[in-house]
Amino acid sequence: MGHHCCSKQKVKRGLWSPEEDEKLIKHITNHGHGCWSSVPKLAGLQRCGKSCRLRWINYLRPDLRRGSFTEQEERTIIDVHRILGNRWAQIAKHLPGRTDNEVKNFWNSCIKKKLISQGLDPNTHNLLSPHQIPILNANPSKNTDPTKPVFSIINNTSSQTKDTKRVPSFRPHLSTNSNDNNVVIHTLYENSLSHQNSNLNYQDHYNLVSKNNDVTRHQSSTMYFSSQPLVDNSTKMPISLPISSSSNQLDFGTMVQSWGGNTNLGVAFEQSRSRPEEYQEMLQPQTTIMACQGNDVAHEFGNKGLDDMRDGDGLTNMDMGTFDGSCNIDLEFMEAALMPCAMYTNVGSLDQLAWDCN
DNA sequence: AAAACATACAACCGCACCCGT
DNA sequence: TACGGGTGCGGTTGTATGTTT
Repeated sequence: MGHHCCSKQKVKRGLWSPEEDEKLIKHITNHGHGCWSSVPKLAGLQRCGKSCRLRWINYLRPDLRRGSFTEQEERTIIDVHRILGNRWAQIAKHLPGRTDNEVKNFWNSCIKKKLISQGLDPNTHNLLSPHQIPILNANPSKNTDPTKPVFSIINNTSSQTKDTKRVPSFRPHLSTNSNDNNVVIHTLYENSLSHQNSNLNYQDHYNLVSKNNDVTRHQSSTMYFSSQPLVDNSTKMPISLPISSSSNQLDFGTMVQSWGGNTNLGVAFEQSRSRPEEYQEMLQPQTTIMACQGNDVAHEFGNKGLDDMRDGDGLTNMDMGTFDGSCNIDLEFMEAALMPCAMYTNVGSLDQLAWDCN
Protein backbone atom coordinates (compact mmCIF):
# COMPACT_ATOMS: atom_id res chain seq x y z
CA MET A 1 0.00 0.00 0.00
CA GLY A 2 1.48 3.31 -1.00
CA HIS A 3 0.99 6.64 0.63
CA HIS A 4 -2.31 8.34 0.41
CA CYS A 5 -0.80 10.95 -1.90
CA CYS A 6 0.37 8.35 -4.37
CA SER A 7 -1.81 5.31 -3.75
CA LYS A 8 -2.77 5.18 -7.40
CA GLN A 9 0.81 5.17 -8.54
CA LYS A 10 3.13 2.23 -8.86
CA VAL A 11 5.90 3.28 -6.53
CA LYS A 12 9.12 1.78 -5.35
CA ARG A 13 9.72 1.51 -1.63
CA GLY A 14 12.62 0.72 0.61
CA LEU A 15 16.19 1.87 0.44
CA TRP A 16 17.22 4.34 -2.18
CA SER A 17 19.79 3.39 -4.77
CA PRO A 18 22.66 5.73 -5.70
CA GLU A 19 21.03 6.21 -9.09
CA GLU A 20 17.81 7.37 -7.52
CA ASP A 21 19.70 9.70 -5.24
CA GLU A 22 21.48 11.15 -8.21
CA LYS A 23 18.24 11.77 -10.07
CA LEU A 24 16.68 13.47 -7.09
CA ILE A 25 19.70 15.65 -6.39
CA LYS A 26 19.95 16.64 -10.03
CA HIS A 27 16.30 17.56 -10.23
CA ILE A 28 16.15 19.60 -7.04
CA THR A 29 19.46 21.31 -7.74
CA ASN A 30 18.21 22.42 -11.14
CA HIS A 31 14.55 23.11 -10.44
CA GLY A 32 13.98 23.11 -6.71
CA HIS A 33 11.47 20.71 -5.25
CA GLY A 34 8.34 22.83 -5.79
CA CYS A 35 5.33 20.66 -5.13
CA TRP A 36 6.69 17.40 -3.76
CA SER A 37 3.93 15.32 -5.27
CA SER A 38 5.11 16.32 -8.72
CA VAL A 39 8.79 15.70 -8.03
CA PRO A 40 8.86 11.96 -8.80
CA LYS A 41 7.38 12.42 -12.25
CA LEU A 42 9.61 15.38 -13.10
CA ALA A 43 12.72 13.66 -11.73
CA GLY A 44 11.96 10.36 -13.40
CA LEU A 45 11.59 8.42 -10.18
CA GLN A 46 9.24 5.56 -9.32
CA ARG A 47 8.74 7.00 -5.86
CA CYS A 48 5.99 8.92 -4.17
CA GLY A 49 6.47 12.59 -3.40
CA LYS A 50 6.52 11.94 0.29
CA SER A 51 9.38 9.50 -0.03
CA CYS A 52 11.31 12.00 -2.17
CA ARG A 53 10.82 14.73 0.36
CA LEU A 54 11.98 12.52 3.20
CA ARG A 55 15.03 11.36 1.28
CA TRP A 56 16.00 14.92 0.45
CA ILE A 57 15.40 16.38 3.91
CA ASN A 58 16.96 13.57 5.90
CA TYR A 59 19.79 12.49 3.67
CA LEU A 60 20.55 14.38 0.48
CA ARG A 61 20.30 18.00 1.53
CA PRO A 62 23.70 19.61 1.04
CA ASP A 63 23.64 21.47 4.37
CA LEU A 64 23.35 18.33 6.43
CA ARG A 65 25.98 17.69 9.02
CA ARG A 66 26.95 14.05 8.91
CA GLY A 67 28.81 12.06 11.50
CA SER A 68 28.32 11.34 15.15
CA PHE A 69 26.91 13.82 17.59
CA THR A 70 29.31 15.89 19.67
CA GLU A 71 29.09 16.18 23.44
CA GLN A 72 27.83 19.71 23.03
CA GLU A 73 25.08 18.55 20.69
CA GLU A 74 24.15 15.80 23.10
CA ARG A 75 23.89 18.29 25.94
CA THR A 76 21.75 20.55 23.81
CA ILE A 77 19.41 17.71 22.94
CA ILE A 78 19.00 16.74 26.57
CA ASP A 79 18.46 20.30 27.69
CA VAL A 80 15.92 21.13 25.01
CA HIS A 81 14.18 17.80 25.40
CA ARG A 82 13.76 18.50 29.09
CA ILE A 83 11.76 21.55 28.11
CA LEU A 84 10.01 20.47 24.94
CA GLY A 85 9.67 16.71 25.26
CA ASN A 86 9.57 14.61 22.09
CA ARG A 87 9.24 17.53 19.75
CA TRP A 88 12.07 16.39 17.55
CA ALA A 89 11.63 18.95 14.84
CA GLN A 90 11.82 21.76 17.38
CA ILE A 91 14.84 20.20 19.03
CA ALA A 92 16.56 19.77 15.68
CA LYS A 93 16.24 23.48 15.05
CA HIS A 94 18.76 24.02 17.82
CA LEU A 95 21.24 21.79 16.01
CA PRO A 96 22.27 23.20 12.65
CA GLY A 97 22.62 20.50 10.04
CA ARG A 98 20.78 17.87 12.03
CA THR A 99 17.38 16.51 11.16
CA ASP A 100 14.50 15.62 13.43
CA ASN A 101 14.86 12.01 12.38
CA GLU A 102 18.52 11.98 13.26
CA VAL A 103 17.89 13.55 16.66
CA LYS A 104 15.07 11.14 17.35
CA ASN A 105 17.19 8.13 16.44
CA PHE A 106 20.09 9.37 18.54
CA TRP A 107 17.77 9.88 21.46
CA ASN A 108 16.21 6.46 21.23
CA SER A 109 19.41 4.56 20.62
CA CYS A 110 21.79 6.41 22.89
CA ILE A 111 20.68 9.22 25.16
CA LYS A 112 17.65 7.40 26.50
CA LYS A 113 19.74 4.49 27.70
CA LYS A 114 22.34 6.79 29.15
CA LEU A 115 19.77 8.66 31.20
CA ILE A 116 18.22 5.46 32.46
CA SER A 117 21.62 4.15 33.45
CA GLN A 118 22.02 7.34 35.47
CA GLY A 119 18.74 6.69 37.24
CA LEU A 120 16.84 9.35 35.37
CA ASP A 121 13.52 9.00 33.68
CA PRO A 122 14.13 9.96 30.02
CA ASN A 123 10.60 11.27 29.72
CA THR A 124 10.57 13.58 32.71
CA HIS A 125 14.28 13.93 33.41
CA ASN A 126 13.46 13.35 37.05
CA LEU A 127 14.80 10.57 39.11
CA LEU A 128 13.04 7.37 38.27
CA SER A 129 9.90 6.79 40.26
CA PRO A 130 10.13 4.62 43.38
CA HIS A 131 8.75 1.49 41.75
CA GLN A 132 11.45 1.82 39.10
CA ILE A 133 14.16 2.62 41.58
CA PRO A 134 17.54 2.02 40.11
CA ILE A 135 19.40 0.07 42.73
CA LEU A 136 22.95 1.09 43.26
CA ASN A 137 25.37 -1.72 43.06
CA ALA A 138 25.71 -3.04 46.58
CA ASN A 139 29.44 -2.89 46.29
CA PRO A 140 30.31 -0.31 43.65
CA SER A 141 33.99 -0.61 44.34
CA LYS A 142 33.83 -3.80 42.35
CA ASN A 143 32.47 -1.93 39.41
CA THR A 144 35.75 -0.85 37.96
CA ASP A 145 34.57 -0.44 34.42
CA PRO A 146 33.74 3.25 34.01
CA THR A 147 31.77 2.56 30.88
CA LYS A 148 29.28 0.42 32.72
CA PRO A 149 26.27 2.04 34.31
CA VAL A 150 26.35 2.18 38.06
CA PHE A 151 22.66 1.45 38.22
CA SER A 152 20.60 -1.42 37.10
CA ILE A 153 16.86 -1.19 36.83
CA ILE A 154 14.92 -3.54 38.99
CA ASN A 155 11.19 -3.76 38.85
CA ASN A 156 10.15 -4.51 42.38
CA THR A 157 6.47 -4.78 41.63
CA SER A 158 6.27 -8.52 41.79
CA SER A 159 7.89 -8.67 45.18
CA GLN A 160 5.54 -6.21 46.75
CA THR A 161 2.16 -6.72 48.18
CA LYS A 162 -0.67 -4.50 47.14
CA ASP A 163 -0.46 -2.65 50.42
CA THR A 164 3.20 -1.88 50.20
CA LYS A 165 3.44 -1.17 46.51
CA ARG A 166 5.20 2.13 46.32
CA VAL A 167 2.99 4.22 44.14
CA PRO A 168 3.18 7.73 45.49
CA SER A 169 -0.04 9.61 45.62
CA PHE A 170 0.76 13.28 45.46
CA ARG A 171 -1.63 15.81 46.81
CA PRO A 172 -0.31 19.31 46.33
CA HIS A 173 -0.48 21.15 49.55
CA LEU A 174 1.51 24.34 49.20
CA SER A 175 1.99 26.34 52.30
CA THR A 176 4.70 28.58 53.60
CA ASN A 177 5.90 29.43 57.04
CA SER A 178 9.12 30.43 58.72
CA ASN A 179 11.05 29.23 61.69
CA ASP A 180 13.37 31.20 63.92
CA ASN A 181 16.23 30.84 61.53
CA ASN A 182 14.37 32.67 58.83
CA VAL A 183 14.20 29.58 56.73
CA VAL A 184 11.19 29.39 54.51
CA ILE A 185 9.52 26.04 54.55
CA HIS A 186 7.39 25.00 51.66
CA THR A 187 5.35 21.95 52.16
CA LEU A 188 5.00 20.66 48.67
CA TYR A 189 2.90 17.61 48.97
CA GLU A 190 1.31 15.27 51.25
CA ASN A 191 2.53 12.00 50.12
CA SER A 192 0.91 8.80 51.16
CA LEU A 193 3.86 6.64 50.58
CA SER A 194 4.22 3.37 52.33
CA HIS A 195 7.61 1.84 52.46
CA GLN A 196 8.16 -1.42 54.22
CA ASN A 197 11.52 -2.41 52.87
CA SER A 198 14.30 -2.72 55.40
CA ASN A 199 11.69 -2.83 58.15
CA LEU A 200 11.04 0.83 57.59
CA ASN A 201 7.57 2.19 57.51
CA TYR A 202 6.68 5.77 57.10
CA GLN A 203 3.81 7.78 55.87
CA ASP A 204 4.44 11.43 56.08
CA HIS A 205 4.73 14.61 54.13
CA TYR A 206 7.86 16.03 52.63
CA ASN A 207 9.04 19.57 52.68
CA LEU A 208 11.38 21.62 50.63
CA VAL A 209 13.21 24.44 52.29
CA SER A 210 15.14 27.31 50.85
CA LYS A 211 16.26 30.66 52.13
CA ASN A 212 15.31 32.38 48.95
CA ASN A 213 12.16 31.94 46.95
CA ASP A 214 13.65 31.53 43.55
CA VAL A 215 14.43 28.42 41.68
CA THR A 216 17.93 27.82 42.77
CA ARG A 217 20.57 25.82 41.15
CA HIS A 218 23.21 24.24 43.23
CA GLN A 219 25.85 24.68 40.64
CA SER A 220 28.70 22.67 41.94
CA SER A 221 26.67 19.64 42.77
CA THR A 222 24.22 19.60 39.89
CA MET A 223 21.46 19.29 42.41
CA TYR A 224 18.51 21.53 41.91
CA PHE A 225 16.10 22.97 44.34
CA SER A 226 12.99 24.92 43.85
CA SER A 227 10.51 26.71 45.96
CA GLN A 228 8.21 27.19 43.00
CA PRO A 229 5.11 25.06 42.70
CA LEU A 230 6.40 21.76 41.53
CA VAL A 231 3.26 19.83 40.92
CA ASP A 232 1.37 19.69 37.70
CA ASN A 233 -2.24 20.18 38.72
CA SER A 234 -3.57 17.99 35.96
CA THR A 235 -1.26 15.04 36.44
CA LYS A 236 -0.47 15.61 40.12
CA MET A 237 3.08 14.72 39.29
CA PRO A 238 6.23 16.73 39.85
CA ILE A 239 7.09 19.21 37.16
CA SER A 240 10.50 18.97 35.64
CA LEU A 241 12.48 22.16 35.55
CA PRO A 242 14.36 23.43 32.54
CA ILE A 243 17.75 23.36 34.09
CA SER A 244 20.89 22.16 32.45
CA SER A 245 23.81 20.65 34.18
CA SER A 246 27.43 20.71 33.33
CA SER A 247 29.15 19.36 36.37
CA ASN A 248 29.38 15.72 37.19
CA GLN A 249 30.12 16.26 40.82
CA LEU A 250 27.73 15.34 43.52
CA ASP A 251 28.33 17.74 46.33
CA PHE A 252 25.67 18.39 48.88
CA GLY A 253 27.54 21.16 50.54
CA THR A 254 27.80 21.57 54.29
CA MET A 255 25.05 20.99 56.77
CA VAL A 256 24.47 24.20 58.65
CA GLN A 257 21.16 23.67 60.35
CA SER A 258 18.80 20.97 61.41
CA TRP A 259 15.60 21.09 63.33
CA GLY A 260 12.66 19.01 64.23
CA GLY A 261 12.65 15.59 65.73
CA ASN A 262 12.11 12.05 64.75
CA THR A 263 8.87 12.80 63.03
CA ASN A 264 9.85 15.90 61.13
CA LEU A 265 13.48 16.41 60.55
CA GLY A 266 14.81 19.25 58.52
CA VAL A 267 18.34 19.41 57.28
CA ALA A 268 19.74 22.58 55.80
CA PHE A 269 22.83 22.67 53.68
CA GLU A 270 25.17 25.39 52.73
CA GLN A 271 26.58 25.10 49.31
CA SER A 272 29.91 23.49 49.06
CA ARG A 273 32.70 26.00 49.31
CA SER A 274 34.51 24.12 46.62
CA ARG A 275 32.25 25.34 43.88
CA PRO A 276 33.94 27.26 41.09
CA GLU A 277 34.69 30.93 41.75
CA GLU A 278 32.60 32.13 38.88
CA TYR A 279 29.51 30.79 40.56
CA GLN A 280 30.11 32.28 43.97
CA GLU A 281 28.32 35.50 43.22
CA MET A 282 25.68 34.03 41.00
CA LEU A 283 24.46 31.77 43.73
CA GLN A 284 24.20 34.27 46.51
CA PRO A 285 22.60 34.17 48.91
CA GLN A 286 23.92 30.91 50.16
CA THR A 287 21.40 28.32 49.26
CA THR A 288 19.93 26.38 52.05
CA ILE A 289 17.99 23.31 51.24
CA MET A 290 16.79 20.31 53.03
CA ALA A 291 15.11 17.02 52.92
CA CYS A 292 12.37 16.75 55.47
CA GLN A 293 10.59 13.59 56.33
CA GLY A 294 9.49 11.58 59.25
CA ASN A 295 9.80 8.56 61.46
CA ASP A 296 12.63 6.13 61.56
CA VAL A 297 13.97 6.94 58.19
CA ALA A 298 14.55 10.52 59.18
CA HIS A 299 16.19 9.42 62.33
CA GLU A 300 18.44 7.09 60.49
CA PHE A 301 19.33 9.71 57.96
CA GLY A 302 19.76 12.49 60.43
CA ASN A 303 21.83 10.71 62.99
CA LYS A 304 23.64 7.79 61.58
CA GLY A 305 24.04 9.13 58.10
CA LEU A 306 25.35 12.52 59.02
CA ASP A 307 27.57 11.25 61.78
CA ASP A 308 29.20 8.91 59.38
CA MET A 309 29.95 11.78 57.10
CA ARG A 310 31.53 13.98 59.70
CA ASP A 311 34.98 14.96 58.65
CA GLY A 312 38.03 16.30 60.43
CA ASP A 313 37.11 19.96 60.58
CA GLY A 314 34.21 19.33 62.90
CA LEU A 315 31.61 20.24 60.36
CA THR A 316 29.34 17.74 58.82
CA ASN A 317 30.61 17.71 55.35
CA MET A 318 28.21 16.42 52.80
CA ASP A 319 30.58 16.11 49.94
CA MET A 320 29.39 12.76 48.74
CA GLY A 321 32.51 12.26 46.74
CA THR A 322 34.48 11.70 49.89
CA PHE A 323 32.53 8.76 51.16
CA ASP A 324 34.71 5.85 52.06
CA GLY A 325 32.17 3.12 52.28
CA SER A 326 31.04 3.54 55.84
CA CYS A 327 28.00 5.60 55.04
CA ASN A 328 24.72 4.02 55.85
CA ILE A 329 22.26 6.31 54.12
CA ASP A 330 19.26 4.52 52.75
CA LEU A 331 19.43 5.25 49.05
CA GLU A 332 15.81 4.39 48.56
CA PHE A 333 14.87 6.83 51.23
CA MET A 334 17.02 9.49 49.65
CA GLU A 335 15.24 9.09 46.38
CA ALA A 336 11.81 8.85 47.85
CA ALA A 337 12.36 11.89 50.00
CA LEU A 338 14.26 14.05 47.60
CA MET A 339 12.53 13.41 44.35
CA PRO A 340 9.19 14.87 45.44
CA CYS A 341 11.13 17.97 46.39
CA ALA A 342 12.16 18.23 42.78
CA MET A 343 15.82 17.80 43.45
CA TYR A 344 17.70 16.72 40.43
CA THR A 345 21.08 15.24 40.58
CA ASN A 346 23.54 14.03 38.07
CA VAL A 347 23.80 10.63 39.55
CA GLY A 348 26.27 9.54 36.94
CA SER A 349 28.93 10.51 39.40
CA LEU A 350 27.66 8.10 41.99
CA ASP A 351 30.22 5.62 40.87
CA GLN A 352 32.52 7.72 43.01
CA LEU A 353 30.57 6.72 46.03
CA ALA A 354 30.98 3.68 48.12
CA TRP A 355 27.85 2.61 49.85
CA ASP A 356 27.42 0.08 52.51
CA CYS A 357 23.89 -1.00 51.94
CA ASN A 358 23.89 -3.61 54.62
C1' DA B 1 32.79 -20.22 10.93
C1' DA B 2 28.17 -19.60 11.55
C1' DA B 3 24.08 -18.59 13.92
C1' DA B 4 21.87 -15.61 17.13
C1' DC B 5 21.42 -11.41 18.98
C1' DA B 6 22.01 -6.30 19.43
C1' DT B 7 22.42 -1.81 17.58
C1' DA B 8 22.06 2.16 14.55
C1' DC B 9 19.81 4.40 11.28
C1' DA B 10 16.99 4.89 7.09
C1' DA B 11 12.45 4.74 5.68
C1' DC B 12 7.53 4.20 6.21
C1' DC B 13 2.92 5.11 8.16
C1' DG B 14 -0.79 7.54 9.99
C1' DC B 15 -2.38 11.61 11.70
C1' DA B 16 -2.95 16.58 12.24
C1' DC B 17 -2.68 20.95 10.47
C1' DC B 18 -2.83 24.52 6.92
C1' DC B 19 -4.63 26.57 3.00
C1' DG B 20 -7.10 27.18 -1.20
C1' DT B 21 -11.45 26.30 -3.37
C1' DT C 1 -18.60 25.47 6.23
C1' DA C 2 -16.95 21.43 4.13
C1' DC C 3 -13.69 19.23 1.47
C1' DG C 4 -9.36 17.79 -0.46
C1' DG C 5 -4.44 18.26 -1.51
C1' DG C 6 0.01 19.23 0.35
C1' DT C 7 3.07 19.23 4.07
C1' DG C 8 5.22 18.32 8.52
C1' DC C 9 5.67 15.60 12.54
C1' DG C 10 6.25 11.75 15.73
C1' DG C 11 5.91 6.84 16.34
C1' DT C 12 7.15 2.63 14.46
C1' DT C 13 9.20 -0.73 11.46
C1' DG C 14 12.69 -2.70 8.50
C1' DT C 15 17.28 -3.61 7.32
C1' DA C 16 22.28 -3.41 7.22
C1' DT C 17 25.98 -3.93 10.12
C1' DG C 18 28.42 -5.16 14.23
C1' DT C 19 29.02 -8.16 18.24
C1' DT C 20 28.58 -12.17 20.92
C1' DT C 21 28.03 -16.98 21.65
